Amino acid sequence: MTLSPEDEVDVLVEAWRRERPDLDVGPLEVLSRVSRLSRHLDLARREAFAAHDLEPWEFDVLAALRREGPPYALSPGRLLQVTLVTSGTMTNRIDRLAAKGLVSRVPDPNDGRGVQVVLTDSGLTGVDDALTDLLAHEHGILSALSPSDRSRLADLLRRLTLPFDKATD
Amino acid sequence: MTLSPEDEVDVLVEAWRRERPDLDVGPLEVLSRVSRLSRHLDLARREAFAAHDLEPWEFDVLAALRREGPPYALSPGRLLQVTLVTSGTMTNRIDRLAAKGLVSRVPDPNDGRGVQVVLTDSGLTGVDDALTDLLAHEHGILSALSPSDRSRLADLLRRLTLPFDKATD
DNA sequence: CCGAGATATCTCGATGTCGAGAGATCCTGG
DNA sequence: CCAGGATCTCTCGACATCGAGATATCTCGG
Repeated sequence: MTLSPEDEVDVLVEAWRRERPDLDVGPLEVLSRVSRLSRHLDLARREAFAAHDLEPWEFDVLAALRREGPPYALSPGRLLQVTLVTSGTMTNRIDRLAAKGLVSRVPDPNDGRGVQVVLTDSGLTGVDDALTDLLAHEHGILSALSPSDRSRLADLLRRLTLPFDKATD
Repeated sequence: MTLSPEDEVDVLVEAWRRERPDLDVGPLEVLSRVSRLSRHLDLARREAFAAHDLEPWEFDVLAALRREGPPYALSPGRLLQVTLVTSGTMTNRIDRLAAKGLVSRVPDPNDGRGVQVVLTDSGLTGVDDALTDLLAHEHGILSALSPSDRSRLADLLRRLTLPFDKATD
């Protein structure tokens, strides 16, 4: 009945079924794999960025600015919504990115309380180069799947995340 | 050609295509969703465990011991392999779990350098109750998919993680 | 039995994050 | 024009983690 385990999650699920036969541990088959894969992706990202002297958190902030298009500016408040970190963390991140010369802080002309975080030239080229490498890495990871499997997977994942995205409008 | 965006990743991918039309950002469709879903799962886990006064990291350690079956014991070294944290972190975790009375440290009879971390009675019931709640939560998250979609998704994810599991033997 | 190297665990300083609260500025009704 | 509340950013102390190094013990060849 039980196939021989192929990956670490199979082993984990098997152990739970043995120890807690009263529970339906089926959800772990999907969700545990999502968590583990995410962990591996973090490591792969860290590797891809190391060549550009960027930490993953640095890329997250720079990429958010880059996606805006010219003039590559956002307020700290918008940045923390996009990157899902707290305000104290974002202040700290901006400080360090500014110290590295990748962004600069300019006062918001329309709001005396506010600040705009702007990508510098070296920030722009840094994030562009890092993205190119990242996509090459990720393309390699996805080569295990055919194009149609990839879009099938993307679709299934979208259906799982949709309720979360809606909740945090 | 481009459908209207359904989730946050659709928005993100659209922005990149506009700003970097030279790149194939297809991999983000899958991998960005994996990362985001993982983040949401972490929050859901935290919620499910809060009712049992457990942090996610506490559950991780207790669950590893629980899966072993009686006598629910592992060395710190094995625990850090299973939970993918470093030795300093594991020492700290065991200290705090022991202070809460959920595990106890006993010297390894066969190795004077070694220690065995053992689940206490309250650790055992705590992790069992928390797992029950966690699975209920996760079952709800997965209710967006039919049983056959779930196994299709599990299979696609397994094919993606397999190279990573093999690499870290 | 000894000593060298391997192994298990713990120590400790550096780092990144959280989150409540402070301070400054904006907005709106009266 | 003003007072009170909302909003924006930053400050700061607590906390969890990392990772290199310290310490104790084991193993095995000679």
